[in-house]
Amino acid sequence: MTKLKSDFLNILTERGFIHQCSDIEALDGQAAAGKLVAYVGYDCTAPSLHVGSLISIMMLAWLQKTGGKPIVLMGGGTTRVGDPSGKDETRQLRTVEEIDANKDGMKQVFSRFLQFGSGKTDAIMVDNAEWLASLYYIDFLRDVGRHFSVNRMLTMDSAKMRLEREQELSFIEFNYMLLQAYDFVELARRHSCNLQMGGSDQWGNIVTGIDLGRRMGVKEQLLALTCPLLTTASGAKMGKTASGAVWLNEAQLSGYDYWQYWRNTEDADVARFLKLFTMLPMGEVAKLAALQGADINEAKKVLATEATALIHGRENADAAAETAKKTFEQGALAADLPTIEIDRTELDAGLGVLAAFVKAGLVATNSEARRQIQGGGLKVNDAGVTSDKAALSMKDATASGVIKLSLGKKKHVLLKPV
RNA sequence: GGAGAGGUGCCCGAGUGGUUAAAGGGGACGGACUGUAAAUCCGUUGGCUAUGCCUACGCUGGUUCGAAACCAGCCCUCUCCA
Repeated sequence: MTKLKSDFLNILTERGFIHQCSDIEALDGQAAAGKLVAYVGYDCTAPSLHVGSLISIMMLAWLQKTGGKPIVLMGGGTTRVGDPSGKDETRQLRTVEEIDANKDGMKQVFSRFLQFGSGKTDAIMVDNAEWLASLYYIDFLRDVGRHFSVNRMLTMDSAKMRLEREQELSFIEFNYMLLQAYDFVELARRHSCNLQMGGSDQWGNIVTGIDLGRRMGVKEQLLALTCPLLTTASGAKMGKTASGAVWLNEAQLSGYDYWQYWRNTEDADVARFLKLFTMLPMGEVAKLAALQGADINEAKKVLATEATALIHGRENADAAAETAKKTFEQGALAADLPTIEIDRTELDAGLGVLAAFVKAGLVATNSEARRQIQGGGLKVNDAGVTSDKAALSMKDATASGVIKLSLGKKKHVLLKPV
């Protein structure tokens, strides 16, 4: 490969974002000339984005930093159909109301990463429901459908997988590919968009869009760029924690928990994640990546704080780091751990430990609390709970007026009498 | 429409009249070891006012002292044929 001349591709390459590209030289040229307008499409299947989408958001952010124009495409229309890629079962169809609500939830994250507006490199957000919802079937078949070969569609991974496993692929899902391809053409026409980015599982859909553009007379060359699908070094899918997915919205996952997610990164992933999920200069990354053994924890803290700062703001990130430091390193009681208020009269009456832990949300049921006690997993004010008959009262409140409940070593909640 | 196979706990999957709150695995949680890591090892993995009670093997009835298991009807999935 010849030397890349654009900042955009140099950065993406050295930080490990690139999996596949349809025409790297053409892309490099467009980027260097400041003519890149790129989009990433997001399904509206959940009320918030999660870390799985983060890598493509970072690509959009770098694009803007290096002089390109990012387009965030909300899949308000395509989500009504459902993408079969990478799923071996038909997804449940979502209602239109649900999709709209999800869309609103997802929007807030993007403003953290991208500058929106009407300037040349300002990001814009569009919803493909705009053009998909009002399509006429016959017209669509004539204008778009005739460019698609069913023979070839059947050989694409998303369809092939279903066929090989003899699992149903409904006609509605089979159409997803056409719609996504058409999105690309529509964006090219409306916004001079010339690049689509996405996870490597989107490759098939993206190049189909390029092909369609050519057949439908889009003058400009359309390009594809995909990033690797992320797993942790030990092979697990990214973005799952104890309490579910790692959401990007504060409402779904607090800044503190988000910080903790990154703090618990496996050693082997630290360097890779620093490059992908922070904007630290490469020199800095190299320095941190060189740390060995227990010292690598310092790198994890930087990773956690930098990654958290990107979406929750620097202040929240520092606060999370501080809370963690107090809780884990000094064993002190940090005031801004998650706090649950509790009625003082309830405490005076003697609140059973089981009920207290359930109330705090650390366990789901009394039985689970009992089991955790048996396994030595519950602590009140850092002292192990030995009996399920124990009760809490005002006497258990510490100097700062709260009772600290812990599940295992990492999860803590403060009970605050009011 | 016809013929066959199947629907079991978070998931996969055994069980084909009683000792079954249901083997085994995965996942998850807790413990030990560590560095808030990974790997490894150990434990737990339906609920409750708890030596008992309630709910649970697609749904509804039935047979039986006793059913996830046997019978009937229904619903759903898959395969083959039309």
